[in-house]
Amino acid sequence: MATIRDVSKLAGVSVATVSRVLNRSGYVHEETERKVLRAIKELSYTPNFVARSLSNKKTSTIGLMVPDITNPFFPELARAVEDVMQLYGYTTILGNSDESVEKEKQYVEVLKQRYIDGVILASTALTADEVHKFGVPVVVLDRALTSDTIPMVTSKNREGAREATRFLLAQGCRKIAHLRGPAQLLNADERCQGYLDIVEQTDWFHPGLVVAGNYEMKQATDATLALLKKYPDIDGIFAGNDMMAIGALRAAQILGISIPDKLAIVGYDGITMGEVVYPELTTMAQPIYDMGALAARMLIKMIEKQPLDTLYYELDVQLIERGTTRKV
Amino acid sequence: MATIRDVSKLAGVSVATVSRVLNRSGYVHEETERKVLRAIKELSYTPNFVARSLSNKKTSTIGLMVPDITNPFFPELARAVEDVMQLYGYTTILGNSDESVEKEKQYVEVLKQRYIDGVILASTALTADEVHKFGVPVVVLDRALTSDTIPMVTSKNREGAREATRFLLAQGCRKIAHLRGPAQLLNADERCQGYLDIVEQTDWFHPGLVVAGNYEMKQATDATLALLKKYPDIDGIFAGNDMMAIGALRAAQILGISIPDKLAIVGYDGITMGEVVYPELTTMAQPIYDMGALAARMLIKMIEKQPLDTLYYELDVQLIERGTTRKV
DNA sequence: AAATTATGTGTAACCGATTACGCATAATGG
DNA sequence: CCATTATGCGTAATCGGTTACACATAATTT
Repeated sequence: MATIRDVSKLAGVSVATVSRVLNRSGYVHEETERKVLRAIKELSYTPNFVARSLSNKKTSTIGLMVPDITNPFFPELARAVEDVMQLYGYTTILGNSDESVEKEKQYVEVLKQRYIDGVILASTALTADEVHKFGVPVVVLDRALTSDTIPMVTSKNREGAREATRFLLAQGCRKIAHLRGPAQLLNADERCQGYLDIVEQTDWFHPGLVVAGNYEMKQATDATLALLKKYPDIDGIFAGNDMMAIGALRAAQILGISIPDKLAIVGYDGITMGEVVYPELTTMAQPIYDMGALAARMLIKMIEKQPLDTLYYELDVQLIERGTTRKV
Repeated sequence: MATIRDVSKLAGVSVATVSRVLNRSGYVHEETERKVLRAIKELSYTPNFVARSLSNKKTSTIGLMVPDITNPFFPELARAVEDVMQLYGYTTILGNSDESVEKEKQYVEVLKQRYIDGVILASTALTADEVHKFGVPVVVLDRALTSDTIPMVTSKNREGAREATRFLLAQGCRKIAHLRGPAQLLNADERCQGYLDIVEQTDWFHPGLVVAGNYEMKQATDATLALLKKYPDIDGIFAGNDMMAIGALRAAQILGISIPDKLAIVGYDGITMGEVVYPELTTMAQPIYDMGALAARMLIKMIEKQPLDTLYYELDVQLIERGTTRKV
């Protein structure tokens, strides 16, 4: 591999000059530039990023931390982040935290040693304080922290949940249950709250209609089986995420309950898997790709010290009507 | 951030000595080591990887190139690679190639500038020659190249396809169709060939039973719809991958054909999505995680210049019987 | 006891870029 | 016409590590 010194020798100039044409910094005579460019081409020289990073303290590399890339919500997010990063000349390091605070911190330490320029934390379990300590630009995705200084991107969980529940009501459902997500997650709380906003005052509502879950399918299937056994007159389910909605669908199929005639189901997320089940899942879709892309753009702005006009984005969600609810 | 010079000053030794205790290279007096360690702790010093990489020409970073992380086959692979890499102190950069040879080459160039230590190419479209030109250690995953010098990890496609087809036959199927993958992919050819090995000599076989596909669900649904219209007596389908199998399942559901009674379906891959559809998909499962982990370990060996005992691994596949075929 | 070998440590070059600083010369202004 | 300012380029320090080499002393061999 040729170095900048090889180029400078061949072109008969100093390394400073070569660096100047490389970075379009400072004055370079047109003639000289041509010579340098010719030398670069001849040696098929390409600058060494590591060396550059050392003096720059900038690696054009960011870290993307997800709980588990295997969880169907995250590949699309990761794709968006990677697309945008690549567009701006950044490279993306992927890390799986398995929801463990320790693993997450450890990973960020590793990344900092490597002079990473910034980090996107998707669904982090960290507190705002811990994030502050990182000392590198951070954008938090999907999960909100209680902080007004850390940039975040989420969707309108509460409002989306309300809308989803209202939709079930409008479909003629008379008893709607909610499969909620893990207790420690803010977005699960918000979605549950949105559901409650709509149904709490109805005459049929009682707390037994809210059942705990962990955002996973298997558990949702079991929970729904139990739920439907206990309250056979439930005719609508709003699940805190799509995987749980699919779990509920599975339970209905096991029990031979016809979907959507006897039971309507609405999920939340809009993951691709919803289109794979049959009937296809009606869901309150988050703009997953947009959320990832937005977070990526925000992070780049922060890295390049441009001002952010908004610190906290709550993107709109959209109901996608499919087979698990009746057409009106 | 403290540097090695800060540490050396505080400990009253030279930077060389600090480096020696850091890397356990060369002789260091026990007493001196203690002093250095104390200084390191006091300054909470952590070595700068970028600087280290510059003199080492080793970044402990590898690239993982997938066609599209959004394609459900790859997250599990990525997870395996990342797990193993992390275990060995490596960091994984993720890249999506969208099956484009150009994008792939370009990405590798970017990675090389960054002194990446090696690359795992999952489902690459590159030729062996092009891969050779990279000049960094490469392991190819999932797709075989015609080369006996590039390390590869795949599964026993042909044998697996045979077994899957035999299984359908044993289930009592009398007319089995095959949804094959893209023409340019070797693994699609091999799976198709495995199917043919079993059925070509039967009295019912004719070439119309092999239909072209692109490994995607939507297309498979359409193709199956047409296929079943044309040949209503088909009672078994072996699909080249799980997504297409799910597409076929969808077609059957649309036509109201009962699965598995009237039509049995077997896929190939063993992706998680197969457990999400109903009935759950019977599939010839590749050990996806193991394949990723193995490729990662091979790459690390290559990077660390240890000999590989085998260049070409063809892992065993395993039939997972689920709802789209009858229990025997 | 002399010759080796093992142990312990420091100096300074090096990895390959960026850039502050200095010094020319050319162009422009008053 | 002299003072500025703009243009053009090179020298050498710097980023933060690693390591070849040199040198000293201690432990073993012969």
